[in-house]
Amino acid sequence: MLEDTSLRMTKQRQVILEELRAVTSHPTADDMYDMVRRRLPNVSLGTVYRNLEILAESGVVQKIDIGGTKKRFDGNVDLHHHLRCTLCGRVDDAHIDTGVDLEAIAAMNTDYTILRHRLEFIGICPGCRPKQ
Amino acid sequence: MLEDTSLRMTKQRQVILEELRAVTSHPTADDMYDMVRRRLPNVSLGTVYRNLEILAESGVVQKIDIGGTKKRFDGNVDLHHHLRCTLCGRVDDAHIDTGVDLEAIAAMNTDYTILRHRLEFIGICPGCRPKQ
DNA sequence: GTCGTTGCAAACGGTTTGCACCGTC
DNA sequence: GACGGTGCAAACCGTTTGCAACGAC
Repeated sequence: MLEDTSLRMTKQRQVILEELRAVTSHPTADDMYDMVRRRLPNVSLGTVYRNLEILAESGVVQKIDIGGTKKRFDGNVDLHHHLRCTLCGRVDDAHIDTGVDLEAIAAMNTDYTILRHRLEFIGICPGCRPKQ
Repeated sequence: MLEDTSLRMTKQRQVILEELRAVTSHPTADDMYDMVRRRLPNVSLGTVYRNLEILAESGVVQKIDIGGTKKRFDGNVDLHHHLRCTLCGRVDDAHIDTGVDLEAIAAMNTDYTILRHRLEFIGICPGCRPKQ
């Protein structure tokens, strides 16, 4: 819950972190800009980008580089997979256990040194299903 | 091996398709531009983008929207997973069988209608391993 | 007081698009 | 001959960066 000691904690950085941790959605930098601006009307978009990058680098939050044009951020750093709705673009957490060690399988069947993996499901969210 | 009938086959479109099918790498639009320009020096980047988009939409090639800033294209439309090297950015096919039906697991444990999934491994390719 | 951080605006990189001409069907 | 495709260049959009002022430590 506490941050790394080396991070200087400015008002902007703190609000960005609080806002990101307050939601379970996976906001884009632009979403975050809107959220933060409600509390700090003069914050700049550059500051939001810079801080999200710094927080992600120090492991306090997660940058999820899922399909689509925009990067998204996640206050939950536990590793977990994601669900993306093709219709509305919404991204949810997928709390699933595949029961297999995918990285071990990949390590055995390829000549790469496997560092990590990303598993993403594309589908239709419950909110969009009625529409289609 | 043959294309959909509805596609008008211009020289540019044909060369783009041939060049993409001739490689097993996963070129970006810019890579494709270079490859095509060797045979059609006056081709424009816009044409390459337009045709890759059209070919992907009609299912003749695959647009792989893997992590990173640039989109990549794949002449192999069979579904398969990918390996990305963090050091050089190279993308290879991962010919692996996970042995489990990931989409079925996701369907059972989430409230999304699952359409497809994407599995990507991040690691270090054999070419880069000696360097690090 | 130092030095990392901010707001601003301009730059950037990848991709898309408007337009007039061209070539396939 | 019609109409989709092309080359060109400008526009676009998400993101990054240079800079001078600012504020946390």
